[in-house]
Amino acid sequence: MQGIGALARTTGVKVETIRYYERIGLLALPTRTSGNYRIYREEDVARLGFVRRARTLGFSIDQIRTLLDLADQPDRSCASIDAIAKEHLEEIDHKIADLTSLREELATRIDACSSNRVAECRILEALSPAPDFMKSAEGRSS
Amino acid sequence: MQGIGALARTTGVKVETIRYYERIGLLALPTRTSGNYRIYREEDVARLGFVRRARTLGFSIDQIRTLLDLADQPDRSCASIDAIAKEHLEEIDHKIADLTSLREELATRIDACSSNRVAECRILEALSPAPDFMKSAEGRSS
DNA sequence: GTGGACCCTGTAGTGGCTATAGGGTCAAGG
DNA sequence: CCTTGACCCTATAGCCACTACAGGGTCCAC
Repeated sequence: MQGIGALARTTGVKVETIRYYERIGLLALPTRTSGNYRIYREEDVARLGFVRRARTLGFSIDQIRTLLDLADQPDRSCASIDAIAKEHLEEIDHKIADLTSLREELATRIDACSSNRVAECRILEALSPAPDFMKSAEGRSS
Repeated sequence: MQGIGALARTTGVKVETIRYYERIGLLALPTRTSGNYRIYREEDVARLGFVRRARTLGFSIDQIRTLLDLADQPDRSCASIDAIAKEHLEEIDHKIADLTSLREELATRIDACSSNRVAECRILEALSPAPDFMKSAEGRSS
Protein backbone atom coordinates (compact mmCIF):
# COMPACT_ATOMS: atom_id res chain seq x y z
CA MET A 1 0.00 0.00 0.00
CA GLN A 2 1.92 2.99 -1.24
CA GLY A 3 1.55 6.14 -3.31
CA ILE A 4 2.92 6.70 -6.78
CA GLY A 5 6.08 8.40 -5.49
CA ALA A 6 6.97 5.44 -3.28
CA LEU A 7 6.29 3.06 -6.17
CA ALA A 8 8.57 5.15 -8.35
CA ARG A 9 11.36 4.95 -5.76
CA THR A 10 10.87 1.22 -5.23
CA THR A 11 10.96 0.31 -8.90
CA GLY A 12 13.19 3.02 -10.31
CA VAL A 13 10.50 4.10 -12.78
CA LYS A 14 9.64 7.80 -12.91
CA VAL A 15 6.25 8.97 -11.72
CA GLU A 16 5.37 10.37 -15.15
CA THR A 17 6.31 7.09 -16.76
CA ILE A 18 4.09 5.13 -14.38
CA ARG A 19 1.17 7.37 -15.26
CA TYR A 20 2.08 6.93 -18.92
CA TYR A 21 2.06 3.13 -18.58
CA GLU A 22 -1.33 3.34 -16.93
CA ARG A 23 -2.66 5.57 -19.70
CA ILE A 24 -1.60 3.17 -22.44
CA GLY A 25 -3.10 0.25 -20.56
CA LEU A 26 0.10 -1.50 -19.52
CA LEU A 27 -0.76 -1.17 -15.83
CA ALA A 28 -4.21 -1.71 -14.35
CA LEU A 29 -6.10 1.28 -13.01
CA PRO A 30 -5.16 1.45 -9.32
CA THR A 31 -7.66 2.16 -6.58
CA ARG A 32 -7.73 5.73 -5.29
CA THR A 33 -7.83 7.43 -1.93
CA SER A 34 -10.65 9.81 -1.05
CA GLY A 35 -8.34 12.60 -2.22
CA ASN A 36 -7.94 10.90 -5.62
CA TYR A 37 -4.39 9.69 -5.00
CA ARG A 38 -3.38 6.40 -6.63
CA ILE A 39 -2.61 3.56 -4.21
CA TYR A 40 -0.59 0.54 -5.23
CA ARG A 41 -0.33 -2.96 -3.77
CA GLU A 42 2.60 -5.42 -3.90
CA GLU A 43 0.98 -6.96 -6.96
CA ASP A 44 1.36 -3.66 -8.79
CA VAL A 45 4.96 -3.33 -7.65
CA ALA A 46 5.73 -6.73 -9.14
CA ARG A 47 3.98 -5.94 -12.40
CA LEU A 48 5.79 -2.64 -12.83
CA GLY A 49 9.06 -4.33 -11.94
CA PHE A 50 8.41 -6.82 -14.70
CA VAL A 51 7.70 -4.06 -17.20
CA ARG A 52 10.79 -2.18 -16.22
CA ARG A 53 13.03 -5.19 -16.49
CA ALA A 54 11.62 -6.11 -19.88
CA ARG A 55 12.15 -2.53 -21.13
CA THR A 56 15.73 -2.63 -19.88
CA LEU A 57 16.20 -5.77 -21.94
CA GLY A 58 14.90 -3.84 -24.93
CA PHE A 59 11.46 -5.39 -25.37
CA SER A 60 8.95 -3.05 -26.99
CA ILE A 61 5.80 -1.96 -25.19
CA ASP A 62 3.78 -4.15 -27.51
CA GLN A 63 5.91 -7.19 -26.80
CA ILE A 64 5.58 -6.55 -23.08
CA ARG A 65 1.83 -6.24 -23.40
CA THR A 66 1.77 -9.68 -25.00
CA LEU A 67 4.13 -11.13 -22.40
CA LEU A 68 1.90 -9.83 -19.62
CA ASP A 69 -1.17 -11.35 -21.24
CA LEU A 70 0.63 -14.68 -21.53
CA ALA A 71 1.88 -14.53 -17.96
CA ASP A 72 -1.77 -14.36 -16.85
CA GLN A 73 -2.45 -17.78 -18.38
CA PRO A 74 -0.17 -20.07 -16.33
CA ASP A 75 -1.47 -23.29 -17.89
CA ARG A 76 -0.57 -22.48 -21.48
CA SER A 77 2.64 -23.73 -23.01
CA CYS A 78 5.31 -21.09 -22.89
CA ALA A 79 6.07 -21.52 -26.59
CA SER A 80 4.69 -18.08 -27.45
CA ILE A 81 6.87 -16.48 -24.80
CA ASP A 82 9.84 -18.35 -26.19
CA ALA A 83 8.92 -17.10 -29.66
CA ILE A 84 8.79 -13.46 -28.57
CA ALA A 85 12.11 -13.75 -26.78
CA LYS A 86 13.73 -15.40 -29.79
CA GLU A 87 12.33 -12.80 -32.15
CA HIS A 88 13.73 -10.12 -29.90
CA LEU A 89 17.09 -11.88 -29.73
CA GLU A 90 17.23 -11.87 -33.52
CA GLU A 91 16.49 -8.15 -33.59
CA ILE A 92 19.34 -7.60 -31.18
CA ASP A 93 21.72 -9.71 -33.23
CA HIS A 94 20.74 -7.72 -36.28
CA LYS A 95 21.39 -4.43 -34.53
CA ILE A 96 24.76 -5.62 -33.27
CA ALA A 97 25.77 -6.72 -36.76
CA ASP A 98 24.66 -3.39 -38.27
CA LEU A 99 26.46 -1.35 -35.66
CA THR A 100 29.60 -3.43 -35.97
CA SER A 101 29.97 -2.96 -39.71
CA LEU A 102 29.13 0.70 -39.31
CA ARG A 103 31.77 0.95 -36.63
CA GLU A 104 34.40 -0.56 -38.90
CA GLU A 105 33.61 1.83 -41.69
CA LEU A 106 33.75 4.84 -39.42
CA ALA A 107 36.93 3.69 -37.68
CA THR A 108 38.70 3.29 -41.03
CA ARG A 109 37.82 6.84 -42.01
CA ILE A 110 38.96 8.28 -38.73
CA ASP A 111 42.33 6.53 -38.97
CA ALA A 112 42.82 7.94 -42.44
CA CYS A 113 42.26 11.50 -41.27
CA SER A 114 44.79 13.25 -39.09
CA SER A 115 44.23 16.96 -38.64
CA ASN A 116 44.55 18.11 -42.22
CA ARG A 117 42.63 20.98 -43.66
CA VAL A 118 38.89 20.43 -44.06
CA ALA A 119 39.41 20.47 -47.82
CA GLU A 120 41.35 17.19 -47.63
CA CYS A 121 39.43 15.57 -44.80
CA ARG A 122 38.96 11.85 -45.43
CA ILE A 123 35.95 11.70 -43.17
CA LEU A 124 34.03 14.23 -45.21
CA GLU A 125 35.10 12.46 -48.37
CA ALA A 126 33.74 9.22 -46.99
CA LEU A 127 30.43 10.88 -46.33
CA SER A 128 30.18 12.49 -49.74
CA PRO A 129 28.58 10.43 -52.45
CA ALA A 130 31.13 8.74 -54.71
CA PRO A 131 32.36 10.84 -57.66
CA ASP A 132 30.79 8.25 -60.00
CA PHE A 133 27.43 9.00 -58.53
CA MET A 134 27.68 12.68 -59.40
CA LYS A 135 29.30 12.19 -62.78
CA SER A 136 26.64 9.77 -63.86
CA ALA A 137 23.98 12.17 -62.65
CA GLU A 138 25.59 14.98 -64.65
CA GLY A 139 25.91 12.74 -67.66
CA ARG A 140 22.23 11.89 -67.49
CA SER A 141 21.06 15.48 -67.02
CA SER A 142 19.49 16.65 -70.28
CA MET B 1 17.90 20.49 -62.85
CA GLN B 2 15.25 18.15 -61.55
CA GLY B 3 12.08 18.02 -59.49
CA ILE B 4 11.72 16.65 -55.99
CA GLY B 5 10.57 13.26 -57.22
CA ALA B 6 13.64 12.81 -59.41
CA LEU B 7 15.86 13.92 -56.53
CA ALA B 8 14.18 11.37 -54.31
CA ARG B 9 14.83 8.61 -56.84
CA THR B 10 18.44 9.70 -57.39
CA THR B 11 19.34 9.83 -53.70
CA GLY B 12 17.01 7.21 -52.25
CA VAL B 13 15.51 9.75 -49.84
CA LYS B 14 11.72 9.98 -49.72
CA VAL B 15 10.01 13.12 -50.99
CA GLU B 16 8.49 13.84 -47.58
CA THR B 17 11.87 13.48 -45.95
CA ILE B 18 13.46 15.93 -48.38
CA ARG B 19 10.77 18.48 -47.55
CA TYR B 20 11.34 17.73 -43.87
CA TYR B 21 15.09 18.34 -44.22
CA GLU B 22 14.34 21.62 -45.93
CA ARG B 23 11.91 22.63 -43.19
CA ILE B 24 14.43 22.03 -40.43
CA GLY B 25 17.08 23.95 -42.35
CA LEU B 26 19.33 21.05 -43.32
CA LEU B 27 18.87 21.76 -47.02
CA ALA B 28 18.85 25.22 -48.57
CA LEU B 29 15.60 26.56 -49.97
CA PRO B 30 15.59 25.55 -53.63
CA THR B 31 14.48 27.83 -56.42
CA ARG B 32 10.97 27.28 -57.68
CA THR B 33 9.29 27.05 -61.07
CA SER B 34 6.47 29.42 -62.01
CA GLY B 35 4.10 26.70 -60.82
CA ASN B 36 5.81 26.67 -57.39
CA TYR B 37 7.59 23.34 -57.93
CA ARG B 38 11.00 22.92 -56.28
CA ILE B 39 13.93 22.59 -58.69
CA TYR B 40 17.25 21.09 -57.63
CA ARG B 41 20.76 21.37 -59.07
CA GLU B 42 23.66 18.91 -58.89
CA GLU B 43 24.91 20.79 -55.85
CA ASP B 44 21.71 19.93 -54.02
CA VAL B 45 21.97 16.30 -55.09
CA ALA B 46 25.45 16.12 -53.59
CA ARG B 47 24.36 17.78 -50.35
CA LEU B 48 21.40 15.49 -49.89
CA GLY B 49 23.61 12.52 -50.72
CA PHE B 50 25.95 13.61 -47.96
CA VAL B 51 23.10 13.90 -45.48
CA ARG B 52 21.75 10.52 -46.41
CA ARG B 53 25.09 8.80 -46.09
CA ALA B 54 25.76 10.42 -42.72
CA ARG B 55 22.30 9.35 -41.49
CA THR B 56 22.97 5.80 -42.67
CA LEU B 57 26.15 5.88 -40.60
CA GLY B 58 24.01 6.90 -37.63
CA PHE B 59 24.97 10.55 -37.25
CA SER B 60 22.25 12.69 -35.69
CA ILE B 61 20.67 15.58 -37.55
CA ASP B 62 22.50 17.97 -35.25
CA GLN B 63 25.85 16.34 -35.92
CA ILE B 64 25.18 16.51 -39.65
CA ARG B 65 24.27 20.16 -39.39
CA THR B 66 27.64 20.80 -37.77
CA LEU B 67 29.47 18.68 -40.33
CA LEU B 68 27.85 20.61 -43.16
CA ASP B 69 28.83 23.91 -41.59
CA LEU B 70 32.41 22.69 -41.24
CA ALA B 71 32.48 21.37 -44.78
CA ASP B 72 31.72 24.90 -45.95
CA GLN B 73 34.99 26.17 -44.43
CA PRO B 74 37.64 24.26 -46.43
CA ASP B 75 40.59 26.11 -44.87
CA ARG B 76 39.91 25.14 -41.25
CA SER B 77 41.65 22.22 -39.67
CA CYS B 78 39.49 19.14 -39.73
CA ALA B 79 40.01 18.54 -36.02
CA SER B 80 36.37 19.34 -35.21
CA ILE B 81 35.21 16.88 -37.82
CA ASP B 82 37.51 14.28 -36.35
CA ALA B 83 36.09 15.04 -32.91
CA ILE B 84 32.50 14.55 -34.03
CA ALA B 85 33.36 11.31 -35.76
CA LYS B 86 35.22 10.02 -32.72
CA GLU B 87 32.41 11.00 -30.40
CA HIS B 88 30.02 9.13 -32.64
CA LEU B 89 32.32 6.12 -32.73
CA GLU B 90 32.30 6.02 -28.96
CA GLU B 91 28.51 6.13 -28.91
CA ILE B 92 28.46 3.21 -31.29
CA ASP B 93 30.92 1.22 -29.18
CA HIS B 94 28.76 1.89 -26.16
CA LYS B 95 25.65 0.68 -27.93
CA ILE B 96 27.41 -2.45 -29.16
CA ALA B 97 28.62 -3.24 -25.64
CA ASP B 98 25.14 -2.70 -24.17
CA LEU B 99 23.46 -4.82 -26.78
CA THR B 100 26.03 -7.58 -26.43
CA SER B 101 25.60 -7.98 -22.68
CA LEU B 102 21.85 -7.78 -23.12
CA ARG B 103 22.07 -10.45 -25.80
CA GLU B 104 23.96 -12.76 -23.46
CA GLU B 105 21.43 -12.38 -20.70
CA LEU B 106 18.52 -13.03 -23.01
CA ALA B 107 20.20 -15.99 -24.70
CA THR B 108 20.84 -17.64 -21.32
CA ARG B 109 17.17 -17.34 -20.40
CA ILE B 110 16.01 -18.74 -23.69
CA ASP B 111 18.30 -21.75 -23.39
CA ALA B 112 16.93 -22.44 -19.91
CA CYS B 113 13.33 -22.51 -21.17
CA SER B 114 12.08 -25.33 -23.35
CA SER B 115 8.34 -25.40 -23.87
CA ASN B 116 7.14 -25.91 -20.34
CA ARG B 117 3.95 -24.48 -18.99
CA VAL B 118 3.87 -20.71 -18.60
CA ALA B 119 3.84 -21.18 -14.84
CA GLU B 120 7.38 -22.58 -14.94
CA CYS B 121 8.73 -20.42 -17.76
CA ARG B 122 12.31 -19.37 -17.07
CA ILE B 123 12.02 -16.37 -19.36
CA LEU B 124 9.15 -14.89 -17.38
CA GLU B 125 11.00 -15.66 -14.16
CA ALA B 126 14.00 -13.77 -15.48
CA LEU B 127 11.83 -10.78 -16.18
CA SER B 128 10.12 -10.80 -12.81
CA PRO B 129 11.80 -8.88 -10.03
CA ALA B 130 13.79 -11.09 -7.66
CA PRO B 131 11.80 -12.65 -4.77
CA ASP B 132 14.06 -10.76 -2.34
CA PHE B 133 12.85 -7.54 -3.78
CA MET B 134 9.23 -8.35 -2.99
CA LYS B 135 9.88 -9.87 0.40
CA SER B 136 11.83 -6.88 1.58
CA ALA B 137 9.05 -4.61 0.33
CA GLU B 138 6.48 -6.66 2.27
CA GLY B 139 8.64 -6.56 5.35
CA ARG B 140 8.91 -2.82 5.22
CA SER B 141 5.18 -2.16 4.63
CA SER B 142 3.74 -0.71 7.84
C1' DG C 1 -9.91 18.92 -72.66
C1' DT C 2 -9.28 15.27 -69.74
C1' DG C 3 -6.78 11.77 -67.23
C1' DG C 4 -3.19 10.76 -64.45
C1' DA C 5 1.34 11.61 -62.71
C1' DC C 6 3.40 14.81 -60.25
C1' DC C 7 3.66 18.59 -56.96
C1' DC C 8 2.10 21.90 -53.09
C1' DT C 9 0.97 23.18 -47.92
C1' DG C 10 -0.38 22.06 -43.44
C1' DT C 11 -1.30 19.06 -39.91
C1' DA C 12 -1.32 14.85 -37.21
C1' DG C 13 0.63 10.47 -36.07
C1' DT C 14 4.57 7.13 -34.62
C1' DG C 15 7.25 5.24 -29.96
C1' DG C 16 8.45 5.90 -25.47
C1' DC C 17 8.74 8.76 -22.84
C1' DT C 18 9.68 13.73 -20.44
C1' DA C 19 8.37 18.34 -19.05
C1' DT C 20 5.44 21.95 -18.04
C1' DA C 21 1.34 24.60 -16.30
C1' DG C 22 -1.96 25.12 -13.08
C1' DG C 23 -4.10 23.38 -9.82
C1' DG C 24 -5.62 20.01 -5.35
C1' DT C 25 -4.36 17.12 -0.83
C1' DC C 26 -2.33 16.23 3.41
C1' DA C 27 0.53 15.95 7.57
C1' DA C 28 3.69 18.37 10.62
C1' DG C 29 5.04 22.44 13.01
C1' DG C 30 4.19 27.06 14.94
C1' DC D 1 -6.19 27.00 13.42
C1' DC D 2 -3.22 28.12 9.84
C1' DT D 3 0.62 27.86 7.02
C1' DT D 4 4.33 25.57 4.75
C1' DG D 5 6.04 22.33 1.78
C1' DA D 6 6.05 17.77 0.05
C1' DC D 7 3.33 15.23 -2.51
C1' DC D 8 -0.30 14.37 -5.83
C1' DC D 9 -3.73 15.36 -9.79
C1' DT D 10 -5.03 16.31 -15.00
C1' DA D 11 -4.15 17.95 -19.46
C1' DT D 12 -1.19 19.30 -22.87
C1' DA D 13 3.04 20.00 -25.49
C1' DG D 14 7.64 18.67 -26.62
C1' DC D 15 11.49 15.42 -28.03
C1' DC D 16 13.65 12.74 -32.48
C1' DA D 17 13.45 11.69 -37.22
C1' DC D 18 10.53 10.91 -39.83
C1' DT D 19 5.81 9.22 -42.18
C1' DA D 20 1.16 9.74 -43.62
C1' DC D 21 -2.63 11.90 -44.57
C1' DA D 22 -6.17 15.59 -46.53
C1' DG D 23 -7.26 18.65 -49.79
C1' DG D 24 -5.86 21.02 -53.11
C1' DG D 25 -2.79 22.87 -57.63
C1' DT D 26 0.26 21.96 -62.05
C1' DC D 27 1.68 19.89 -66.14
C1' DC D 28 1.97 17.12 -70.16
C1' DA D 29 0.51 13.62 -73.43
C1' DC D 30 -3.18 11.73 -75.80
